[in-house]
Amino acid sequence: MIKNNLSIYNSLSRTKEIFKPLHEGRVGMYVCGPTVYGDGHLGHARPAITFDILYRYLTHLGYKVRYVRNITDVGHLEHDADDGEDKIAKKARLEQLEPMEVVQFYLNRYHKAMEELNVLPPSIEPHASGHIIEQIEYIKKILDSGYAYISEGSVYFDVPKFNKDFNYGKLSGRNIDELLSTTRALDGQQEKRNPADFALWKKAAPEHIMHWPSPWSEGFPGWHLECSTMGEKYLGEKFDIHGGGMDLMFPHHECEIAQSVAHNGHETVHYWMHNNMITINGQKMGKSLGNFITLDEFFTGSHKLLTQAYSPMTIRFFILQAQYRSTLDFSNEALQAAEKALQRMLDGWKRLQELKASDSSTIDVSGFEAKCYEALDDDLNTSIVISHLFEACRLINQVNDGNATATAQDIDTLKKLFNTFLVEILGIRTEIVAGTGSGDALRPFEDAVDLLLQIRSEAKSKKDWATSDLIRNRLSEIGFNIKDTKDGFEWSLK
RNA sequence: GGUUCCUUGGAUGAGUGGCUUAGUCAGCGGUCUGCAAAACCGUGUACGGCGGUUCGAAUCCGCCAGGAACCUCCA
Repeated sequence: MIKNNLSIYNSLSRTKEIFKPLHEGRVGMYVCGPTVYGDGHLGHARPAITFDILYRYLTHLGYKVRYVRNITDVGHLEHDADDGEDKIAKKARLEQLEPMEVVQFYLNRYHKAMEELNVLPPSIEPHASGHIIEQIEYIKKILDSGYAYISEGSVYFDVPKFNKDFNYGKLSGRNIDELLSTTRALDGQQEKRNPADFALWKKAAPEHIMHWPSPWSEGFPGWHLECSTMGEKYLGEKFDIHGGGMDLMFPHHECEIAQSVAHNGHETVHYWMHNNMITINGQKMGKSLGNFITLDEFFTGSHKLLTQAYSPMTIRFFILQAQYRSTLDFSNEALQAAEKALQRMLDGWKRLQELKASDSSTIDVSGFEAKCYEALDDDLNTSIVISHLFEACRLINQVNDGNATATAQDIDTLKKLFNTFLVEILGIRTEIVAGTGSGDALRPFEDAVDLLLQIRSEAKSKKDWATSDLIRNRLSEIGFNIKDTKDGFEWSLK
C-alpha cells in the first residue's frame, strides 16, 4: 500500500481532489503531445515539464506509472483557403518532402529539445498514423451505438443526440444551446447535420497526400479521435489522469469525453489536469498569433526578442518557479532572474557536496523534507518546493562561510533532500560541465585551472597583486568565474 | 455576445480568513576582502476600485474597471 497525500486539481470538478488511483500501486496517465509539423516552442515545454514532474513524483512515491504521450502526425484539419488539407501534408508539399520525412525531422528535434530540458521519455509514445486501424474500429463502435452518422464519405459525431442522453460540455462548462448559436458557419458544413458535430473520419480531397482506406472513404481520422483510441488501447477503458494544455479543454478534451462515452457507455478519465499558458506581452504564446519563440532559439539566443541565450535548465527552472495552473509571463528580465536563481541554487548544491561537518550543529534541517512533500502534495506546487530549497541553501552558505555549523548527519539530511527534490523530482541537472565528454577526459583541463589558481594564491601571499589579478582577469575573460574563499578559491564555468 | 479564469511590492511569483502576507531578481545600508566576486546580516513602498459579511479579509460575497483563455488549428 503506497502512502500518498497527493491532491490534484481536477478540471472536471474544478476543485482539488485527493488522488486515488483506480488500481492499487499503478497509475495510468495520458498527456496530449505535440503535432510534429514545426519546432517546439516555449509553450510546448510547459506541459512536457509539468507532467514530467507528475510522472517523476508518482514514480518516486512508488507507483508503477505508465505514461503515454502521443505524437500527432496526422489528422489536423485546417479551415483556411486549402480547406480540409492536413497540416502536415501542407508543409510537406511546401518543402517537397514525404510527409513522414517531415514528421521524423521535427520529431527528432522535439526529442532532442526534451532531452536537453531533462524531460524523461514517456513509457509509450504512440503515433496517430500507426493507429489508423484502431481508430476505424473505434468509429465503427460509435456508429453502432448510434451517436455518429455517415455523410458523403465522412463520419460525424452527432453532438445533439449525444447531448440528449449525456452531457456534452461538462468539462468546459458549455451548454449546447449556446454552442449552437455561437458556432461559426464554416465551409463544408453542409455535410453535417449540425454545426456542433465534429468529424470522426474525413474523406480526403484529391490533393490530400496523407490518406488511408476505410469502410467509408479514402481519408483520415478526425483529430479528437487519436487520443481516445490510443488512451484506451494502452491504458484501458478507465484510467487515472489525462493532461494537456488549457487551450485543449474545448473542443478537444470535450470531444474525447463524448467519444469515449459513446464508445464505452462510461467516461474514461478520472482526473483531468490542465496546465496554463505561457504569455508574451500578456498574450498567449502560440502558433496562430505567430508570437512564439522556439526552444532552439532560446538555447542559442537567436530570436530577435532575446537579449541572450538561455540554457535548457534555466528554461526548466523558470517554468518550475511558477505553479502550473498560473499563467507565466515571458520576458528577458524574468528569464535572467531565473538564470541567476538557478545559479544560486546550483552553487548551494555544489557547496553542500564539500561541506565540512562539525561535532555540533547550530542549524535545524529537520523540517525541510516534510515541507517539500507538503508542497508537492498540494497540486504540485513546485514554486514552494523551490522556496524551501533556497532556505536550505541559505543554511548551507552560512555553514560554508563559517557562520554556522552542521553535523555530518545534518549534511547527509541535506544531501538527501537535494537529491530527492532538486535532482530526482524537479529534474534539475547539477553537472557543472555540460557536454558529452566524460568526466575523466576533462580532468587534465580542470587540474590545469587549479594549477593556475594555486600560482595565483602564491602570488597573493607575496602581495604580488599584478600577477594575481592578471590570472584572475584572464581566466575571467576566457570564461571562468573565480571566487576567493576563506580557505582558497573556487571556480566555475560562466 | 457566451463560457471559464485572472488582477499581489521596481520585476517575477507563492499564498484563500487571524500566525513572520514565501522565494527569486533588482535597489539601498552593513559585514567580510589587497581589490573584486560570492556569501551573510538588515531593509522601504503590495494585495485593481467601491461596498458588504465577520471580532478580524489579499483571502468569502456583490458591483465596477482592466486583462486573458476558449467558443476556429493551437501546449
